[in-house]
Amino acid sequence: MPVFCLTTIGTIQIRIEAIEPSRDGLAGGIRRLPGEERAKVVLSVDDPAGQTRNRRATLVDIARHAGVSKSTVSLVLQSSPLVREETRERVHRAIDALGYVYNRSAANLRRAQSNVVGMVINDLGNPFFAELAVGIERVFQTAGFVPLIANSAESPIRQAEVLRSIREQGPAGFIICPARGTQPTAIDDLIRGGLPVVLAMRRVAGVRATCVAPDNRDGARKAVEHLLRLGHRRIAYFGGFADTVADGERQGGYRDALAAAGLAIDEALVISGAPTRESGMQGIDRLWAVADDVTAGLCFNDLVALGVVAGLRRQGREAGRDFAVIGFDDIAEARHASPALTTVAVDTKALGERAAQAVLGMIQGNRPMESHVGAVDLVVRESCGARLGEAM
Amino acid sequence: MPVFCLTTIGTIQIRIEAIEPSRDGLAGGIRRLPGEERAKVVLSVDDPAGQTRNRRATLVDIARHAGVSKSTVSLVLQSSPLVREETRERVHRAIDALGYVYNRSAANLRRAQSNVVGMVINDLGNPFFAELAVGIERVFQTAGFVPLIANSAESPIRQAEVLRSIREQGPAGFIICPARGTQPTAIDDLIRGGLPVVLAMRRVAGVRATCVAPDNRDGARKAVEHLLRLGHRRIAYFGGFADTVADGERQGGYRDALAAAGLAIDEALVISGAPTRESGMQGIDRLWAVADDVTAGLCFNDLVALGVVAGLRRQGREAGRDFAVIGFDDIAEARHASPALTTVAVDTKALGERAAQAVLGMIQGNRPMESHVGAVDLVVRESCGARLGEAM
DNA sequence: CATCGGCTGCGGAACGTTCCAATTTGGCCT
DNA sequence: AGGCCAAATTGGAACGTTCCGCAGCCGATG
Repeated sequence: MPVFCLTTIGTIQIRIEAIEPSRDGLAGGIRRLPGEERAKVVLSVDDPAGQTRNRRATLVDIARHAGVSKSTVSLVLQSSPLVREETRERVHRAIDALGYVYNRSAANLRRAQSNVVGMVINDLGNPFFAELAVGIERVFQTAGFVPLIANSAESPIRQAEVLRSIREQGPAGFIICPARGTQPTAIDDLIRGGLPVVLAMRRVAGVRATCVAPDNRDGARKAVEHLLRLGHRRIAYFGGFADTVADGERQGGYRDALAAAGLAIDEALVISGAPTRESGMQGIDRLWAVADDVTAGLCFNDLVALGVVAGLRRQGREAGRDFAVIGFDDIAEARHASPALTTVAVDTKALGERAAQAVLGMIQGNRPMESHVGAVDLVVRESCGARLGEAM
Repeated sequence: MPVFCLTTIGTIQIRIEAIEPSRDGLAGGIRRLPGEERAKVVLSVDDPAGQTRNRRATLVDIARHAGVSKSTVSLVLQSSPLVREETRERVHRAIDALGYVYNRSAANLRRAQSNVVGMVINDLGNPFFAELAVGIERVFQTAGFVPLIANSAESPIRQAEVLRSIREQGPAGFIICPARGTQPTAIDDLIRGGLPVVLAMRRVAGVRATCVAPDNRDGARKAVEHLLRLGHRRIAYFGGFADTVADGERQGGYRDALAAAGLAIDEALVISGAPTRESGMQGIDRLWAVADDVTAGLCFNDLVALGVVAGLRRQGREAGRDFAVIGFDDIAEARHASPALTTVAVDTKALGERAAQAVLGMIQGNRPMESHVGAVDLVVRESCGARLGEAM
C-alpha cells in the first residue's frame, strides 16, 4: 500500500494512505480519482516519540504510523505467522522510527503470567552461589525469561521481603537457595499460590518442593575415606552452621565414613561456625586447644578450608605437609590456591542448569520434577598431602 | 460498622454489612428494623483466594470482603492518612484473609513509573563486582526499589539484550557497569529516553552520564611510587583488556609515576590480557620471555595479581621475596591470600552506595549528580616485600 | 436554620497490552 | 459474475491498579 504524504505542520505529520469515497461525499477537497475502483482515506497524525508530548510510544502509535491496527502490531511483536511479510516490515520500520519499547507491565496485566522468574540467593557474595546464579541466569535468559536476582544475605526476614517484592511482579516461577533458618511456610505459601518453586542446593525441612542439590553425604564420605586411605585416624570436621540441612548431611557423611572404618567419633573434633574463611581460621585454633593429635580435617566448604589453610600457615604449618585439608564445592579459587585445594567437586553449572530446567518444565505445565541429587567427585590436589607421597 | 454474617453456602460466604431502605422498597425479604433511622444493605460474595476459581485475589476482592470500595483499599495500601483507623484495620484483615498479593504490573501500567531499577553488571562471577552488586542492591532494597540484577558477562550483545529486557519492565533508573566494548549509543539511547543512568566503575568514552568510579590513575601512581621507594627500577604492568577505560587509567598512572621518577618506559614490560587469574599466570611467563631483570609488577586487578603470584610459585619463586606484586581493588581474597596481597584498596561499598544514591536522586527529579571519583588507598601487605625489610 | 469546611469514602476513566470473534481481502474454482 | 475458503486484518472487551472529581456526613459557624 503506497503512502501519499501530504504535508507536515511543525512536528505533526499528516499522511494519506489510501483514498476511497466517503459515505457523504469525498473527504475535504480530495478529487475523486478517475477510474479508481475502490479507495480509502486514512488521515493519520504522527508524533515521533515524545516530541510534542513527553510520552513513550505505544502499540497504538506504531499502528497509526504503520497504517494498521493495534492488533496487527501485537501480532507482529509475537512474530505470529498470520501477518503478511510486507505488513510485518512496515510495522518494524515504524517501531524503529518511533523508538518503541514494549511495555511488559501492560502485557502481564492482560496475560495470566509474565516472563520473569525469581531467583533468590542466600549469599551472592559467596563465589559458589555467585557462580550458581550466573549459570541459572544464563539458562533463563536464553529461554526468554527475565530472571530477577535478589540476595537474601542469609536473613529470613530479608528473604521474605524480596520474595514479596518479586511476587508482586507476578513471576512465572522461583528458584530459591533458602536462607538459613527459613521457615517452611515461607516456601509453602508460594507453592500453595500455585507457583512453580525449585529449591537449589539446600532443602528446607518440612517443605514438599522439588530440590536440586549435590550429594552432600556421599561427598563427605568420599573425602573422609580418602583421608583414611592416606593413613589418617584423627580427623576433624570444620562445619558450617550446624542448623542447616547441608551441614547436617556433610557431617553425616563424615560420621558414616568414620563409623564404617570402625572408628569412634570424638565430638570434640566436630567444630561448627559460619561457612567463611574467618571461621575456618578460628576453627583450627579451637581445634588445637582441644586436641593436638589431629592430622586431617574435612571442611564444610572451600571457604572454610581456605581459612584453615591460612590459619595453619599463621602457625607456621603447611596444609598438605603438616595437616591434610579437604574442602567442599570446588570453587574457582580452590584450583588456584596455594597449596591447591583438594575438594569435593560439585558440578555447580550442571546443578544450576538442572534447577532452571526444572522450573521451566513446571512453568510449561509439566508435573513437578523429582528432586535431583547431583553426583559429586573428590578432586585430589595438594592440600590433602596425597601428592607428596604417603601422608605424615 | 458491625458485620452480620448471614450464611455460608459451600465456599461462598454471603454477608450483610448494613441495612438501609432501598429506593423501591426493601431488599429481598429483609424486614424494616423498627426505629432504624438509616440503613444500607450490602450483599457480598466472598471467594477466599482461588477456591472456587483459580485466580489471584485482587483489590476488588479485598474491597468486597472488607465492605469498602476499591479506591479505599488502594488508599490503605499506600498508607494514605485519608482512611480511618478502623477502616484500615478491616482492610488489612481482609488482605490477610484472602492472601492478597499486590499486582505491580497493574500499578505500573497506571503510574508513569515503576519501582524497579536495573542493575547491569559486566561480570557477576568476579568477586569485586559481586561485592559491588550486593552493596548497591541493599541500598535500593531499603529505599523501596526492586533491583533487577543482570549479568552481561562482558558481552555488549548480551548487555543489549538484558537492557532491553529490563527496559520493558519500565524501570525508574539504571546502574550499569558497562561491558567491555560497549558502544556509546547503547547508553545514550537510555538517557535520551529520559531514564536516569549512572555508570559504575567504568566510564564509556563519548557518553555524558554520571559516573562513579575509583581514582584509577592515582591508585596506580601510588602503587608504583611505593615500588620505587622500595628500590625497584624495572617494574612491569600486568594489564587487563587494553581497550577499557579502567585499564587506560591504571596504565596511565603507572606511566606517570615512572616518568615522574625520570625512568623511561619499556613497552615490553606492559603486558595485556584478560583481567583473570589465568591471564596473570600467563603474563608472568610472557614477562620472563622478554626480560629477566624485572623485580616488581603492578597488576590491573587482584585476580591478575593472584595469578602472577601463582605463576611465580610454579617457577619456585615467592611473591614478596623474589618479586614484588601489587594488585588493585582489594577484594576479600586479597587479605586472605598467601602471601597477603598488597593492593590498591577501592572502597567498593562506598562507591556502590554513592552510585545508588545518585540514581535515587535522579529518580526523585534532582539534577544529575556530578561524576564522582573515589579516593583510593594503597594497602601494604606482604606481596610487595615491604614487610620483609628492604626489597631484594 | 442555612452554610461551610474537614474528613472519609466512592465511582469511573484511564493506562497499554492480549485475545477473541468478526470482518475484509484475495485467490481460485465454477 | 458468483461463491467459497483461507489468509489477513480489525475492533472491542478485558486485565488490576491509580487518581481525579465528587458526595455524603459531621460539627462549627454565621
